[in-house]
Amino acid sequence: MEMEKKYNPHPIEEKWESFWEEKDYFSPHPGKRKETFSMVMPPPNITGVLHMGHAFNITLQDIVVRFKRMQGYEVLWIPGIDHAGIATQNVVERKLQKEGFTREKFGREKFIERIWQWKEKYGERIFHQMRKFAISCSWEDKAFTMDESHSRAVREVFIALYEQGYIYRGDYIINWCPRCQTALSDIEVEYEDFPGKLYYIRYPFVNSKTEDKNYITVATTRPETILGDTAVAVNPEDERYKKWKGKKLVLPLVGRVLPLIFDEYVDPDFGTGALKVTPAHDTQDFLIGKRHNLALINIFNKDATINEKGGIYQGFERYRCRKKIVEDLKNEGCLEKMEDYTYRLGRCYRCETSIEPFLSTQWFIRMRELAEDAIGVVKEGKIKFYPECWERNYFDWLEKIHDWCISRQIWWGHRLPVWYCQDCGEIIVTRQEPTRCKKCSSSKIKQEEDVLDTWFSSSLWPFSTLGWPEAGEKFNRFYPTSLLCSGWDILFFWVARMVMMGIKFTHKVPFEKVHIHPLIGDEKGEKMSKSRGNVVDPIDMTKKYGTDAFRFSLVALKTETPYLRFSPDRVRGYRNFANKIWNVSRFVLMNIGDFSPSNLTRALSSNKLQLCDRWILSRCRKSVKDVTLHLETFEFSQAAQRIYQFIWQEFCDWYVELTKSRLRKEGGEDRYIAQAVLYQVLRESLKLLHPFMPFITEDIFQRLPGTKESIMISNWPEGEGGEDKEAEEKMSLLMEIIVEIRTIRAEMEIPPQKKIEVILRTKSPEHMRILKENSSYITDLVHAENLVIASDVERPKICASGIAGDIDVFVPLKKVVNIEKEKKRLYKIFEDIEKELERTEKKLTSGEFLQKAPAEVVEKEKEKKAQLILKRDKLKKRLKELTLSL
RNA sequence: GCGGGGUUAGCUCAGUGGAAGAGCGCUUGCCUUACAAGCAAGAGGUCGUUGGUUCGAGCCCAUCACCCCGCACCA
Repeated sequence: MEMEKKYNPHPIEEKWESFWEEKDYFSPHPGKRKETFSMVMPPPNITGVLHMGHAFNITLQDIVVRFKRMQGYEVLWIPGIDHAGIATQNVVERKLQKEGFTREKFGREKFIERIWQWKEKYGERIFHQMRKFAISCSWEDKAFTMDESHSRAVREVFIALYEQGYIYRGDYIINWCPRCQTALSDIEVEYEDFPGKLYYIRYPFVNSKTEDKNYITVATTRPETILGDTAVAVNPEDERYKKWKGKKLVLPLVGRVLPLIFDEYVDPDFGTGALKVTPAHDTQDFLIGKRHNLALINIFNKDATINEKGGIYQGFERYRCRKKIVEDLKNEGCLEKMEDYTYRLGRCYRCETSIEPFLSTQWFIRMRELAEDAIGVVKEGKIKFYPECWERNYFDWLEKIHDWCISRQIWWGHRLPVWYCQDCGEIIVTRQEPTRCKKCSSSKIKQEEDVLDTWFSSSLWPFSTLGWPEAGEKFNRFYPTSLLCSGWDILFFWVARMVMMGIKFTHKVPFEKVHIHPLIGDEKGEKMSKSRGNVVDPIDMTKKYGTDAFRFSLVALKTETPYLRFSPDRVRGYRNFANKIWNVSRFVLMNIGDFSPSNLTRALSSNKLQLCDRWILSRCRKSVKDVTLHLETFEFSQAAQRIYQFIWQEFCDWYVELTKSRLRKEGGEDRYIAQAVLYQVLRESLKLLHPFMPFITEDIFQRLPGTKESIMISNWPEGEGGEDKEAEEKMSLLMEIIVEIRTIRAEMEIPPQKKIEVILRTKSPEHMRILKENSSYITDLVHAENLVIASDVERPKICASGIAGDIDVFVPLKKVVNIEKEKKRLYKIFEDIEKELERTEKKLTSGEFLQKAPAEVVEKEKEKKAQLILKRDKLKKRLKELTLSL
């Protein structure tokens, strides 16, 4: 199998995607450990296509899943999709409209049939798209929130909650979306500041035209709602109004007589201290109305146009009505004034239509008790948040929780298992569809029209997908799930509610860990949306740069800011990384044709290992340790950066370069050692990288000699043996010297192809030994042809020089050196050292430091000082010499 | 109004008590046969302000400034 010079991802992706599925690696298989690792996927909704947020979310999960699988857990990751009641209904309805139909024309049954057709098409498309991201979820377990098994769980939970008194039905002010034409829960409304007006309207007293002041002025932001006013309220302590107790007022334009009532809710300092009360259209007014037995007048139709209660205003759209009413009030002389006023406007989080507080009969869940339990399990540590800071948010919301309005006036969703007797009014809540009333035996019964909030069904996801309410094998084996990965935007909608339902119905937490991750924004950190026109299609990204590069960039860019800044340009950088891996693998494979890994273990532990071998193996083990740790705590970007850095900077830039001359010596034992180390480190690196870049790592892994199975099920590296401190120290000395010489080369503008002579001088016998033993590293990497290592050698007359530790570095030159340039370079280093030395000396002359700082810190500081002095003196001397030679 | 988070290199971000880091970008020189999707070298930071704790602060505490994000019934 020839390897091309450049990595071409697409054929490779296709090859291994089908290979993995054929081998059935994605479904659970017992691993070398007894434990299981399970996860449910946050189900994308079936309305459309997968976006960047989904790609990000499933990539993170896949990384964990592949990691855990390699660690030997039996892994179950359940993929799924969500029926998304309102959103899907909207989409399908729009489509029908284009065909010239309305859903009413279709009728409920036929309409739902159409949505099922939609689901078949687009649901499958979503699953298909998921595969493009190389995710290794258990496809045979794929779930849908409207599946029969899931629906059974929904019914079961509804009935249990109803029977236990958690679910109730009642008339309250709810958030109504006039466009979606359904009730919404509190958190489905988004508020924003809106520049409006505060209107001051005069309400005259009944028959009191003789008094000085014959009206009360109220202030309102919504003058159109006067049509539904049934009182004016003032604070009972308000001296201005006390005298008018018992008086009645006339509602302008309408003529209705309103009582003046006294209620403590009213803030005397706001506006005029008088509040118009519209109990059917404002939450607080509703409560006041209840306290004072006020009439409820609903003035709106479902689409927020004025209904017949609005008299001559009937049929007006609400904002047009406002304009008209303000005009009319002006003409009647009832509008005292208008002020600019910013108020908070609630909008539907799906369609941005402004929400109408609306009085209607709805179903609710009492939340207090459920929320307390959900707080408890986190406080007790049964569920852990990563990062931890999200706990706070979670607690705050649960502590202030309101009852949850769960009924929706739409057709697509789980219809409430509730029937009403048309004769006696009995409410029947049962598992099986009833044929007659339990109370009066009438057969005139009718099922509730409403469906449940989609989030109600999603809240059961971790256990409904495992077969609950039946405690089957899967449920017993994989529940509670191990981890949930979710964006912060649905912490309340979904995560918190799953915890509540999980505890309530399984008496266990639904997941042990929660990773809350950011959402994807554009380069500026702004939310991606169609209206902003900054949407990036993740499928495009995979086509352009390859799935591996795309996945890696998502993870590498991950931060803890609310929106991570995604820019297609950045993906290019990680495509380059993929290419780097491809090429270093190509290099290794080109050089291990005659190598067999059968004696690998012996080779790696032999005393024939060179210093650089020991060094790279040590660095590799350290990387294994770091990456593992970061993955365990879901610090994905740190893990990714660590691998990137190891493979590129350490393995490619240093180690591989050092093996080149060794590999050239055919047949030697040292060549075999180098081959063994290259093989080992590459193999370990591929494994570490596999969760992030599954395709390329599999492809190369399969090319390596000795590979029998997929990298997917290979063992995650252990990093046994820890760090080789000695090798790392020695190696960093050599690296320092090499960099020093390279710097000289660059600064002195020595052509790269020109071989140079290098003289190294050290008084330290130990350093002398290190240099002599590994002199080839220096000659190889700085392109030197003659290397002198001595303790007493003279500085050549014409040379460039540098210092590494206690070692003098001289590079003799034939032509005249640019002395000024070298002086400048050395002087800069000299200055930095002086500064640092000053700081160190200050510390070491401080009695307090010597007394109070830990001994090892003092020791370190002393050593540092000695080194700095050594280097400074050398530089001083060198600078003096240079000055003299001018 | 309450709460949370942030302010570190041109950009995006790591760094939680003992000598300021990475990626990208930038500058310079190189096709040195794994890789120009590359190699080597380099420039660039009083770590937002003012105080405090400490032998020692980018890191802990307080303050102010600015930014972001949640939550809240003042009509």
